[in-house]
Amino acid sequence: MEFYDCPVTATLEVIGGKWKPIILYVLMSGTKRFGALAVRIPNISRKVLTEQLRELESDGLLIRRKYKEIPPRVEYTLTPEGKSLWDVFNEMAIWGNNNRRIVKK
Amino acid sequence: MEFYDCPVTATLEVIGGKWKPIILYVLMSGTKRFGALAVRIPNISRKVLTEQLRELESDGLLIRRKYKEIPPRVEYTLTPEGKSLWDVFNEMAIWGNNNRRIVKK
DNA sequence: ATTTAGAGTTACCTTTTTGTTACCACTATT
DNA sequence: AATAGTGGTAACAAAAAGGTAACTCTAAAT
Repeated sequence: MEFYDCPVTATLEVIGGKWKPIILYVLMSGTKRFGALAVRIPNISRKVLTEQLRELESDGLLIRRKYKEIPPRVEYTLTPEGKSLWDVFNEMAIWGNNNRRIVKK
Repeated sequence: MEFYDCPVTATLEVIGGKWKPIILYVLMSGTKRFGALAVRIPNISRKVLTEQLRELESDGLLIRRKYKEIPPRVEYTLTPEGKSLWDVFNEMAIWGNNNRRIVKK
């Protein structure tokens, strides 16, 4: 872990990576169970999904709630900090849409 | 290369990575030579700087101008697309500043 | 003849990130 | 007794990203 003077680098540290944006985006629409996330994010392995969720949790962007039921139920919910990323995603989405020709194919 | 339905993922594909945000940020203040970039971005190796600049160029975010002089002179300038990332960086900077406690140390 | 300067390139290596496969725990149901 | 359902973990493999050191090219200066 390093210290970032640059708030942009800091932000990218937290939301970057191959899967975190999609995970956060899916959770923007509300609490989801582990299995529901896996279904809505095709091709992610359970291992990687678990890893990314744990990182997002320790970065304070979401909360993991485990219910003592059989079979087990685990729910993930964005914290206010997680939800506050909406504006950032929105700006990136605007840029991405305005520059579709730049997007790889 | 893959196709991204998600414009956020597409945007991160183009500006993500360890060095691209800083490179783009430095270029926001105007055209710079290779050596000037290297000085303003401490610890980046020449090889990686070259690689990242080539990628940004092929993504249409900047232009590389080479002058036939000895010793050689090469200048990098943001394209309008590159400059238009300003809003995205701005939003990330806001979030990063509002969430300093989340930033690693 | 050797050195210097700028902007690289090349070959090679290490670290980080992401993916694959198999397996576990616990209970209810068939 | 065997199987299904849920949310994982362990061990290993592959790919991507990043880093290091040495080398190139050319003209002018020492």
